Amino acid sequence: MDYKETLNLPETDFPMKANLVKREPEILARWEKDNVYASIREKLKGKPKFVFHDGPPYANGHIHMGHALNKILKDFIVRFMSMRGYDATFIPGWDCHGLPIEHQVTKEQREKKKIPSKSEIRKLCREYAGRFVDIQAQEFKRLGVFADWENPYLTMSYSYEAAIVEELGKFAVNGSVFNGLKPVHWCTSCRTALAEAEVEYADHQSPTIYVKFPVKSGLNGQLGNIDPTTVNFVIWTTTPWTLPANLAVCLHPEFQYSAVEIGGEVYVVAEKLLSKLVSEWDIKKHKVLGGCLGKKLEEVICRHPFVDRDSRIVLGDHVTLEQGTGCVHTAPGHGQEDYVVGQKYNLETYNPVDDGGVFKSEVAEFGGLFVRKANPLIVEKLREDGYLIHDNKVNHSYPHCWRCHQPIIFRATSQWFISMDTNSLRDKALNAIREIKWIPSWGEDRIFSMVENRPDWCISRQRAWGVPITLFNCVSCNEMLRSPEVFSHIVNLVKKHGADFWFEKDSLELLPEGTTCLCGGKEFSKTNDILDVWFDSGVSHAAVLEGDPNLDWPADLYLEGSDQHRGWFHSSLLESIGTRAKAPYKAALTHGYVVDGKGKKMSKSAGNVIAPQKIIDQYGAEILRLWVASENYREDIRVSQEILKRLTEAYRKIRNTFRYLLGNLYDFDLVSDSVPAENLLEIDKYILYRFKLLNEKIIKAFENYEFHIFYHSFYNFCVVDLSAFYLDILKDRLYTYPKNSKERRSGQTVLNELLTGMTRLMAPVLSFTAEEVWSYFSHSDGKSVHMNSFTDSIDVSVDEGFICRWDMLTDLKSEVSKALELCRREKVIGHSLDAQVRLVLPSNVSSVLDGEYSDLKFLFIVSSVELVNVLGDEDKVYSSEKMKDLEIGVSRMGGEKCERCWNYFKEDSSDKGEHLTICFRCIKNLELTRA
RNA sequence: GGGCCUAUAGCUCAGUUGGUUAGAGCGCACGCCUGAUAAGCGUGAGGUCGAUAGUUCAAAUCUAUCUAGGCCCA
Repeated sequence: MDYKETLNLPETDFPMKANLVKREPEILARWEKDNVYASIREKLKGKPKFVFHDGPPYANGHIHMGHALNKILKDFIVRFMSMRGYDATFIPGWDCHGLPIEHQVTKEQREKKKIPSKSEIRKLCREYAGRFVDIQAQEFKRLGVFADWENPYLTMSYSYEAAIVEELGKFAVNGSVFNGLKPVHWCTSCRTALAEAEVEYADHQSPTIYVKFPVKSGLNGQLGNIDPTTVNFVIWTTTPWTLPANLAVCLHPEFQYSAVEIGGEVYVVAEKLLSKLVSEWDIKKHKVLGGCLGKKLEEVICRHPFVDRDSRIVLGDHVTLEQGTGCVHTAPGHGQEDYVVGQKYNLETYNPVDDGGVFKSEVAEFGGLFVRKANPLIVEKLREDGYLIHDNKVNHSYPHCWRCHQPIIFRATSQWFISMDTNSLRDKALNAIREIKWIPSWGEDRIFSMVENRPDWCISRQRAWGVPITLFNCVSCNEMLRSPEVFSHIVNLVKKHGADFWFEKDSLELLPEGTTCLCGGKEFSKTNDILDVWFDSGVSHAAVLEGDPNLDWPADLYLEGSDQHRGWFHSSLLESIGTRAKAPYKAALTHGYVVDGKGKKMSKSAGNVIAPQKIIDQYGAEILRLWVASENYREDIRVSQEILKRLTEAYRKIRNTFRYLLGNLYDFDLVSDSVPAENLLEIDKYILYRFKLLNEKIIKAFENYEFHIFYHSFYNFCVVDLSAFYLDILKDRLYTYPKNSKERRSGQTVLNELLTGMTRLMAPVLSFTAEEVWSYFSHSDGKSVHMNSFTDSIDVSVDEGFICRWDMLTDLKSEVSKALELCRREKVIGHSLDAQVRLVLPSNVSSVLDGEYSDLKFLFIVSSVELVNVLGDEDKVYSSEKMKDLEIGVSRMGGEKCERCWNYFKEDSSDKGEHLTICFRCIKNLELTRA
């Protein structure tokens, strides 16, 4: 007789091979068809809200690993919070305006030899952004991300653009917006400002000159006992044309400066550069007369070498010793660092150069000259007047215009700013930062120091693709129009027509009829600049959260990469503080950057980029999700082929565990076959208790957004508690006992609890697989697993003695395994059932076990366990190191091997009738099965 | 150059307020099983805790410096 036929072996159609690449799209289609996301929202309507606000990615290009990481983390949270019973509406968004798109569109047009108008560019940009919104939405959906994909927010939608204008109006009306000068990259031949991305660096030859700035006052012996009228600070520059705009000479506060006598005059330069300069200038004789630290010279005033004006000595940390003299020529209208240091010292942002790069008439001798034409003339004048120490030519990398390839200049232009201090924006923001929960906590210090030290917010850009700065200036008094009525008028127009009309209409058509300035003027000029895109996304809290009945303001959580401390976290905070005096989010969670297997950043040039699409095509999105869950994302997180390989192996193990659970529940009916908790077998109760601990641990980890704790503990539970321990032991009972026996049903009751509980537990992370498993439940109601909540209370109560006993039993089992392995090495046994075990138990163990030894052979999966006082000679003796005084003897079990359950037996076969090759236990079980 | 952060086995992670011989799982090696089978089980070998110096009876843990890397600035 083939006894195998009489066993209850596992049966399931759940495939061992996941084939995720093919199966995931099917599950996605089902979610879409059944409207699962919307159904979850419907079900949770009216429940406490969890307001989770999506930071908008830029609508350009395909998604990369950083996007995938960010959206998958968000999806974990949305799914988890929903399963916890929160109404967690998630509206995805995109940042649509801005230079990179305009740049791309302009480039394409240029390649077609077209010169589009501003409104044509805007139209093309809108199409371009729309195209990538669709592409990225598809890519995000493929990751399994649950969101309201039908109703995303786009910063270029008319309603959003109107919200931007409305928010800007609040700043304008309350007096925070002002007009000022700021240096920008400027192309004199295109007569336009350039963004950093539009600047290309190429070799260029420039003059290089050393110029004396004679001391006028303020030198009172700091450098030693020297006649101040002989002293000159020496600067170095490669742009002589910026000298007419010189207002200061900048020193490093901590550098040592020397006063050196050369040819009857005294020069001041950085001490460490002196020898280099002396040889470059070919000076035969020099004498150091004195010196001091830069910071001692702050009060000194110099005279400009050819303009009737002072030039102050100022201090700045940007001064270096790499080039020049350590005394830096400073023209706040012609350089970023000069501008910043100029702000600090209240210097004028002076720019005497017009749009075409020509000196204005106010510049004596050089007025009307193009700046680079003026260079040699300025050098000659300096030489003639005796202020030039040395000159030369230098070839260096110099910024050029991306469009016309001409060298560009740095030039102060009129810009719009939001003041950090007029309405105490900075102080209020700093206070708000203290109230927000930053995860990890160091985010607080990081953003705090950024806000503390940042300059006023420059919100204007001289570009086409963006939301216009909808400001008017009175033509007669040149004051800005700060009328709330005018703003709401414009807001309504934008809502209706989008922002384009601003550029298409003149100010008369844009203003409400009869608009009059406080001065009585009726003529106004409109601003042609557009807004910084950080302002666009910064208002998302207002545009998206306010007014949506499913959402609320402020948000409970923002979650972005750590770069957003300067980006979206920052701009959103300033915008909200400036208009609402309150932060737009209660908590900000940051994740690190995706780097390669060695911790290096991914870049095309390094060739170490891994695209999410490639992982999806090769392994499936589920592996990507598992990757996100497996790593501690608060630091930089690594991805490599090895890591992905490990993850697919872990995935297979998890999957197989579920397959085994399903396979052993094919004949189990929850209602009719369940065994009440109090009647469960001990080990069943024990594993249920272990699961209860796991459940609690994982839910707590989810609440703290610590997904890697989920991964490690869940996986460990599958491997250690289930596969290697419980399921291995349970096989005997599941397979050999009658289908309906208490022993088997007890195990199945627990397997069922594990299956349903674990499937839900992994649903936020392994969303596809959880759904697939869920659909294999015989009693499943056909609804998505994601419609469920977690198992709240697992029905098991155990006391301390129980836990203590089982901890001891598992230790004992692992010691027995070691003893068995010794015999296996010596070919005494193969399978553990080949063995019989004799134990000498230490008294602490036997007292805890308290006489309950009968199940030990099943626990150890051996054919016999005997407790003895002394081990016999035939035993292979193993003395435990871990459990003191424990001795384990193992020998080969004699007798017959039961053909059915594979346990060995030594039994009288005369009563066995036809079943001579199986044990009495099996005979009994067979009879019960047939009865 | 500045601000913030990171560094524990090949991989991913633990490691409480400093306190036994630094842990887990995977991977790897070796073996077992063939009733979870492109599965399952067991045992074992892997670490100068990035480096150096210091504080301490005692340092992966505290301090300083350095190295490598990341983000943001300049």
